[in-house]
Amino acid sequence: MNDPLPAAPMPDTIANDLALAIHEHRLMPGTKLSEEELGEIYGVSRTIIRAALQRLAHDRLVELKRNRGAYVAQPTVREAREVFEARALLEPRTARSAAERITEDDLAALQRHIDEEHAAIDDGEAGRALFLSGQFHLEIARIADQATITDFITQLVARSSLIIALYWHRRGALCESHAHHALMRAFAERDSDLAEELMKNHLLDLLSSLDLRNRTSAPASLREALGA
Amino acid sequence: MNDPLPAAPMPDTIANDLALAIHEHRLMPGTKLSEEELGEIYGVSRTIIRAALQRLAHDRLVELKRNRGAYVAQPTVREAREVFEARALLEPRTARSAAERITEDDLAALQRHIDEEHAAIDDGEAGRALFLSGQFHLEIARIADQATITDFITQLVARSSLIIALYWHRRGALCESHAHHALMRAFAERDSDLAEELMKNHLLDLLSSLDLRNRTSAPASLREALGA
DNA sequence: TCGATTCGGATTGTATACAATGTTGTGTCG
DNA sequence: CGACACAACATTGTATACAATCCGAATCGA
Repeated sequence: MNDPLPAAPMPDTIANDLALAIHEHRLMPGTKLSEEELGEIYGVSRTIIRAALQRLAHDRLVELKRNRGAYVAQPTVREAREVFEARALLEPRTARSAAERITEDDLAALQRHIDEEHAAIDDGEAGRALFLSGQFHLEIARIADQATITDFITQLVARSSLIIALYWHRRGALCESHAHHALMRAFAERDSDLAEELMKNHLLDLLSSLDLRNRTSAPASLREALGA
Repeated sequence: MNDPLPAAPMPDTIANDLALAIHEHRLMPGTKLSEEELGEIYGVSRTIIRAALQRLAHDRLVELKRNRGAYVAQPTVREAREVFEARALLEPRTARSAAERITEDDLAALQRHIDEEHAAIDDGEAGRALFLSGQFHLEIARIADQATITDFITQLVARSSLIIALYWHRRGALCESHAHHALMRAFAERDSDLAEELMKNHLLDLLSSLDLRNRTSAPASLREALGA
């Protein structure tokens, strides 16, 4: 009845908050994450901030330069390719598993996700739309019921967001949403072959929508991005 | 003694040392990792130890129980299955890639690895043999030249070591070595199809050599395991 | 005797203080 | 005028002190 928050450990809370900001492109690659500044923003000491930054560094969302501070990661072209290679290896098979074991409740949850995604796009909230688009992939992994693989995909999706921030060149924001719709239909019909194939192509489309030749970075203000 | 190391960051050094101890089964699943005790052993403050433990926790090698301390992780049966599912998804394809791009130098390095493995087995150093066996898989991933996937396999191999500690039954340590030999031959002949197939079967053999019904734990002393 | 309760010790969680390192601006020398 | 050297500053790295929490044992009561 009480306790709205069961007191989640502070470092994880902050790490998740920062991860969300990165995912939604409020924090852009290269942005410096000063420990003291973050401490002031969240009202905690650097101890907590450091733990959070360490966690993000382990997920490769943040780069920790010794004695020089933490920065939002800037994946190289090579890393970008590797991330999508890994996704191409993991996600199609995961989509197949998901299609084989998906329940009506899962389908409803997926549909809600897609609806939210549309709402965000209609509201012009590009960052949130991007985040939800990633969550769609995670939801599929969750349905496949393989926690370990889901963890990996979580990391890959998060890094993809950074990659998109650096290398995406405008070429149809719609394909995302259409591809998700098509996947949704495959799931609804329990067509695992189709789901696997659609996911594979979806990832290839995503990769081909990137310009992996030069980066187009653009650092941002810290306090502003976090709205605190 | 001397101090020849170019001062690698302490937390990582300690984390690696602990990871090695876990990998070699000197630290068994369930062993409590007291911050103060570790601090005394390594001659650093709890700050460093906490950072190391956090890193290991993120790799799922240790479990962090809030307000109750860190323990060497005890993967459940479910986690064990998931880890090998993930390996079955990643490693055969990685072995294929490795076979396609392996160089003479790589082959020599792999052979040295196998030789070391044999030496350890002959010397009765079971823990070290197990570690080297894992390193063999990592070496293959490294040859495939996909850092991201290699990172994942690193985690999975480390966790496999915990799983073996808990669920291993068939005492035949030889099958490992034979399978690695066969893989080695496939690599030498650049037979990528064979390499993929051999890796797939190798992992299945590994999985079938586990008894995933009940665990057989056995905690150990901390100072003794770390030999300090 | 058995159970619940409370007090004590031990361990972890967090904040703060200090040391080490990297950066930047300034001044001098060539 | 430019380049190097040095010094002051800012930021991170580490240690320590204190607070919060948990576990267990002893005590009290039924």
